[in-house]
Amino acid sequence: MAQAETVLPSDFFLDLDRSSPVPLYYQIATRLERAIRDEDLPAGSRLENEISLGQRFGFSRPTVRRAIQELVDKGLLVRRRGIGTQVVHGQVTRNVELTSLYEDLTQTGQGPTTEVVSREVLTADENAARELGVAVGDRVLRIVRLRYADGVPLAVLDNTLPSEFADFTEEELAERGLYQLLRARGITIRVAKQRIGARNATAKERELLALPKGSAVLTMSRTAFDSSGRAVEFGQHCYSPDLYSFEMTLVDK
Amino acid sequence: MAQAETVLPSDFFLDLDRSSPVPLYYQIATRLERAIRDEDLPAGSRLENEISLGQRFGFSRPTVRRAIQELVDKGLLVRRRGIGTQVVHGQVTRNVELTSLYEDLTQTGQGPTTEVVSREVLTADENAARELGVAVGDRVLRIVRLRYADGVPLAVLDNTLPSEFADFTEEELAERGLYQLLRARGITIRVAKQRIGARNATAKERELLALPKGSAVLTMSRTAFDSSGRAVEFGQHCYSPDLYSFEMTLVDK
DNA sequence: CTGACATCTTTGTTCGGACATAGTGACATT
DNA sequence: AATGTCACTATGTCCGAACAAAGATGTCAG
Repeated sequence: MAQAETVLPSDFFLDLDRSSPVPLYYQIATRLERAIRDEDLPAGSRLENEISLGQRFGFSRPTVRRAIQELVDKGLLVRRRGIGTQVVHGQVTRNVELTSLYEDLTQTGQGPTTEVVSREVLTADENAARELGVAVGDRVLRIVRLRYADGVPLAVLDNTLPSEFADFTEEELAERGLYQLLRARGITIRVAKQRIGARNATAKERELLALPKGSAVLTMSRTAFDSSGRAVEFGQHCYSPDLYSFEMTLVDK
Repeated sequence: MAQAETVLPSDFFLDLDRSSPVPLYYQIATRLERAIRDEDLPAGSRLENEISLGQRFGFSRPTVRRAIQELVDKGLLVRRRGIGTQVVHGQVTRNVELTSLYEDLTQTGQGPTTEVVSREVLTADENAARELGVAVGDRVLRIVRLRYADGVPLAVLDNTLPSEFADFTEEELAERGLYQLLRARGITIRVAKQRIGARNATAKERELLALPKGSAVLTMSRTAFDSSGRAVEFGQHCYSPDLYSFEMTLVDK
């Protein structure tokens, strides 16, 4: 059986602004995404085809395609040649994105607070030198922080940065997220490599996170690179297993 | 300091095939990716600009852009307006993709084997009904498998599927990966939602995975949808923490 | 009734062109 | 010496058009 085609009302794209600096394809994608999440475009329904959509609303086909592609990449739509474009699922979770835990918590409305457990400038060992691309013995900043969400200890964050950032103070680190501080210096993280695993908590971690003896922790180690390809930060994080998990939507390409 | 620009030799794209069904942009991207991984395009170097690249090798600019975009999405390249395109990092790990554990292991050359722990057809409880989009009380197939890599127990896989697949036999399940069996029936997984977490192993899991008392496990629960948006499979997996972890590369958009 | 074939629909790929925008650096002005 | 201006370069966005390929459907011969 062919799925029903949902026809968008002719005023659907009325409020978009062609003179805005926000790209047209992005404005279109945003409106479509909202319609999908509001189930104005129900799951399983077929979308009007690209050409008709473009003609009816006055967009070129490449622009319509690009907007649709954004939502395909997010896992909201699926395209099939000869068939059309269908809505997959309304409840797609936000992806694991290139954000810090601090930003994650802020966005979800849980007030993040930070306690600086230790902050020291030391010399890079072999591992730190390899990860950061500096020489063994170079000065690096190592900070261990305890991150709370709504007053509950959530994660232990152990990070190492190049000496350029050795002047980050305990006060700054307690008040702001690490990525926020880096951005304030004009450093933008563009690419990161990370690995998610599990192990048993150490005594120190149990103490900080108020976990029972023998408890598991969720671990994430990440190395982050800025836009010039330089390693800016690497760290090992561990999360209280009952309070945190990583969600993602995977899309077949 | 301006980064050095690497000029591709004029025979760089000589072996691509315009009559091949493999898209041109994809062939270009593949060759560029190999050059980056082989460090013929060293990390930090600038790529020749899009227009010149197109003219020199006879591609249109959209085609060149699309090829480059593939590698930007993979985290191998970074583009900056007014500056150019730079190579970020040669060692990017393969992403968490929409593959089954079985395929993962096959690709990395570790011989996967499977033991079917249990296989039963039962009626859907509330959770199964919600995840699969069927009615409570409908028949579903539930299978628990133990997956080995090179003879070592690696993961316990607990999956539930709609009644349509209730005829999967123990033999089939022991010999093939689940996604492989589904594909043989014409079902392709297109989108999946998953969550990665950690907890302590249950007694049963410790027994199956030969883990010590109190050991942690890495958990992954996934719901997979086919191209029509129907839920095809959901499951809870748990992995031996010392033997498995999830790696991914994140790219800022 | 069934299978082979043609046709239609819709997305996939590729081309060519135009203008906008953000860095960069040089030059002129204050 | 600091700052503003301008040209240059490279990517970002948008348009229009054409053909290819895949899936669905209808047609017709056997």
